[in-house]
Amino acid sequence: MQAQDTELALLIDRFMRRIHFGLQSKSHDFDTQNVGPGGGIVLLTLADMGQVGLQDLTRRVARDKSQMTRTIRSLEGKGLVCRSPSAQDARVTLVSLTPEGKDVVRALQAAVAETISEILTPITPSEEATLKDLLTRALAEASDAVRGRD
Amino acid sequence: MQAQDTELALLIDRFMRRIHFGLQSKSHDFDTQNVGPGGGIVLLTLADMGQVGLQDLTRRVARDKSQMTRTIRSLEGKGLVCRSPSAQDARVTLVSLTPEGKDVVRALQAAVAETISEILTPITPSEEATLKDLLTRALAEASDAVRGRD
DNA sequence: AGTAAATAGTGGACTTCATCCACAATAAGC
DNA sequence: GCTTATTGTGGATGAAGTCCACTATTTACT
Repeated sequence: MQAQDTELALLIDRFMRRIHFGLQSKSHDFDTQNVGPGGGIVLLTLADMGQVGLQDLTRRVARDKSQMTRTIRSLEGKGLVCRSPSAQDARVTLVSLTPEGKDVVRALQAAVAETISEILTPITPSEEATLKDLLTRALAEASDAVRGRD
Repeated sequence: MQAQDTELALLIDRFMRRIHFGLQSKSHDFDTQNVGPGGGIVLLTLADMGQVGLQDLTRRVARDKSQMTRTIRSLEGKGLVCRSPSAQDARVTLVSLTPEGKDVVRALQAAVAETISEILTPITPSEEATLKDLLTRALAEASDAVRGRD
């Protein structure tokens, strides 16, 4: 009975929406730069990765190249990220957080953490760790398999 | 260290994108009616809920009322759902799957199940059950708390 | 070295979806 | 009855996804 797995997809979708609304309701407090969900994901990912090429960043967040160009340009306009040409490869432009960007990331992380903890109240901390572990393992292994895209 | 929770949000986002791309790569096989992601989520949810009012459906998928109106209209135009006025409440229009809609749902469920199982290969079936359980419990409890919205 | 193929980033055009606002119809409360 | 809340609809706008084409650079091949 495979149809049961459909449930998981719907659960993920609902979870996503919950995060979205939770953050949106707080957004006036922390999103002073108006980066929105799109910019937020990029900033948080950048905080994880440090200085990376736009392509690597694009693959990590699984979005379109051209869209990423536009998002980065927007963030650069707000002074939250800066771009610098790579010394090794003249094609790549390295993206990294500015000090202002890091401030925004801290506020963003706090808001996300608060939202997540609100959602996860019915769940114990150790269960939360399990949840994170399962998702990480599911996604980690497949990062090679999906590289084919784009 | 709350910042760790940020990770979960990014994981959920990446998981969502993986499902999306997995389905998209198969979409020409099963999405013959071209319902797209938006229509697909609604159809799958309808299969879960049976005949429901548009408002209830909207709350379940956590989307906008007016958007749902348009999505349902589109699905109705393809003959996949039908709308009928409620006898109890003249304001609500009940939405339900047509036989053709159920056929599409079956194809959709098969495609989603296949995609999910591809993604979850690094994870055992019992772990998958755990994952589903954790998400279900996290979302179930909070359905009251979030009702405030809209 | 020289040419072909792959890769990184940009930009344009189009579609889908989300969001917000206002509105009509009905229901519920006082 | 009159006010208020709820359900569905429609419009307008903006954000984001997607696809295509193009340039610049690098890599691979011979």
